[in-house]
Amino acid sequence: MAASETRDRILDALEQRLLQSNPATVTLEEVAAAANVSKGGLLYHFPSKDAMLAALVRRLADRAEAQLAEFRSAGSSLAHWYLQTPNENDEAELALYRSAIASMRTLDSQASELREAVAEVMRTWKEGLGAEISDPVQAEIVRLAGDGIFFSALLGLPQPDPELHRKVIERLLGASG
Amino acid sequence: MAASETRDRILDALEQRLLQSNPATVTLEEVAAAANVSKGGLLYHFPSKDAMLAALVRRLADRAEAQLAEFRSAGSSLAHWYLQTPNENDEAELALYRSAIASMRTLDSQASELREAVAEVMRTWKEGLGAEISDPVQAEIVRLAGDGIFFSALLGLPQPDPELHRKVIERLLGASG
Amino acid sequence: MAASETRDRILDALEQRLLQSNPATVTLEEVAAAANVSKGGLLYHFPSKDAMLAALVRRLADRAEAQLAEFRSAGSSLAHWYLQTPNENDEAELALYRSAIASMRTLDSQASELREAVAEVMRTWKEGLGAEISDPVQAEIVRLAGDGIFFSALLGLPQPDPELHRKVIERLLGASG
Amino acid sequence: MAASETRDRILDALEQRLLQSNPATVTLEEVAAAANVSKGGLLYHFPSKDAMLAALVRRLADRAEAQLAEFRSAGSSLAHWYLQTPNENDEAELALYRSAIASMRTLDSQASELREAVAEVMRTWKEGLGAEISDPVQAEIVRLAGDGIFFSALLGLPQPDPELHRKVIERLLGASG
DNA sequence: ACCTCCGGGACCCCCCGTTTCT
DNA sequence: AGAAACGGGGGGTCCCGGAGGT
Repeated sequence: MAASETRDRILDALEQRLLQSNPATVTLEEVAAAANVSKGGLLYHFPSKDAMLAALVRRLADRAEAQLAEFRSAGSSLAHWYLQTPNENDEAELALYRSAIASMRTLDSQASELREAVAEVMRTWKEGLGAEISDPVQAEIVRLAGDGIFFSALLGLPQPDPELHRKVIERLLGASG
Repeated sequence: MAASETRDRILDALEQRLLQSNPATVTLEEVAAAANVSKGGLLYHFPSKDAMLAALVRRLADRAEAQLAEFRSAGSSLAHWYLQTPNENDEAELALYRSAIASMRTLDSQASELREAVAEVMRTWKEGLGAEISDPVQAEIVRLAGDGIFFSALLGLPQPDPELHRKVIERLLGASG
Repeated sequence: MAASETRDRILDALEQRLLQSNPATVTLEEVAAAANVSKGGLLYHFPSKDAMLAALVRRLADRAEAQLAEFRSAGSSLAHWYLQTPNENDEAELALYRSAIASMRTLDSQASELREAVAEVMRTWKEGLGAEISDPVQAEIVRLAGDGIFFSALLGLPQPDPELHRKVIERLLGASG
Repeated sequence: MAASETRDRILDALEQRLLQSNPATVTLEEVAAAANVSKGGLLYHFPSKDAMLAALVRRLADRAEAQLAEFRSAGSSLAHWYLQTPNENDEAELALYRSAIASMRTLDSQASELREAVAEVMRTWKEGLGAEISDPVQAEIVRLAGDGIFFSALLGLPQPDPELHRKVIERLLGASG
């Protein structure tokens, strides 16, 4: 078995579980089973659950740049993507990122490795939005609104009227997107 | 002991714990102790944790109208309040509402009493913003941004530059607030 | 409200719950609700669950003689009745008696009021069987077999082949029933 | 510590508690303590209480065959053993089997692992009786009577007159035992 | 005398992230 | 890396007591 092919297999399994079952209830045991590893084996690679989640988010971060480039070369806008309601087209990247957050034990989570990893990805996206939207204030608004959309979805609150949502996007990105 | 003063005492204790300790880790026992009630006593009034949290949110909802009126009579704007970063002035109402959410066990939480209560308060605020901001699209943007702000705070992510945040508010509310 | 109509209403409710839901899981609350009494009200009449069950069994005992007479005048045999498998025709009397037993918290139950009440009814039936079956040894066998039948049913074990069961009854009662 | 000696140690502890204290009130914690295992350790081996009890009954079942052979080689009869009143000679096997039953939470217990295990042992004994008593009707009667005896004992009802009981056995087994 | 509201407390089963031994 | 074991709650259930109305 290659050095740390296992590591990736575990993260793959984690992604799978995060996407398929209730993100908030994913357990180490579940992930280990899905990765065909013993719980001990999992803990060998990631000393704690927090570390495992953080590693996932970091892997996501590693892909973020490529993502951004891809978006641009594909002519599509990061901002549009960021403002989607999750059910619209839930790109795996975004869904995973959000699921990882949802699986944090304690949402406020002071000083956790995970929080730092999340903060880093957030920074990356923020920068991406900043590069795409020249006006920094507008970029920040887009970012906040995107987070707000995700937050509602996370809570299972009723999604706003699609028509209204479309207009929101238009208003936010019409001039700059 | 007076009629159902206890019920309120429990909710008061719940508020206290929610505000003082990690909202996500508040336990029934902890609340019961803070309310000088046995766990059994607590469970008499609220058959489950979910029910207790929902009751808190509903109590918040009952105060929401008064809040809105107060804001208006005080000449201050609901929108401004909604866009504050939590640490700025952490009005108990808003903080509590958000903490209650943070204490949900399973964030996706289908079919929970709490989620419904939250949805209702959300609706109230949404309407409040709608009444204050004539343009519905703008109102929705403000709402989403407010949720985004809270979400970041919930995760313990670094707060944005205050200056930028000020400008965001200005941009969002300048024309309509 | 008449003297102790309530007492009887409670026992009626108890019977109803015992027959309709899983006898082993009937709770005071459930019974109280079915009797339109508060839990405290129930406890006023019966100081404990055991006492309540015992009262039920005693009420059953009070009816036992009448039952026996009825059986004889109807030309049917107590023994046949006693050997029925519960699903066959589960006369309320028998079902209730057995359900009461099933609802004992601790089946071994040393020194409980209920146990004594049960013992008394058992004695009554034993005597009834003794009067019907002249041979005391045969009467005892019938009694034991009847208890064995009930026991299996109580455990949810598969019921024996009906044909075999019919033959058992024939063998046991053929000569004397 | 050897492989899964612990598993057996837990079942041993369970047996001990079942025999020594009120079978219906044996708790996981109690068993864990008696086995010198933590609660978590116990749950590692048996995912639920029901599973633990079922494992015990299955272990009993594994011994049942040996038992039957032993009985036969010792020239004693299974039927006699089965008809004994528990206090007479309370063979551990029988007592345990019965205690396990007594500890079922909900006696009707649909679809429980335990119930199935019990049904299996019951079948083994039934077959043993069938092999020993040529007449199937008679075998069934013996089985039912044996269950009835146990049932009375389980309830703590007064044991019948020993003399009568002796005659019952004689009658039931005289011709075939 | 009858009954209700409000609680109390003991436990129960189970979960889950981790450490320890091999 | 796997198997085994740990231990600290977590939420929830249930039988019951007691103060006080009517």
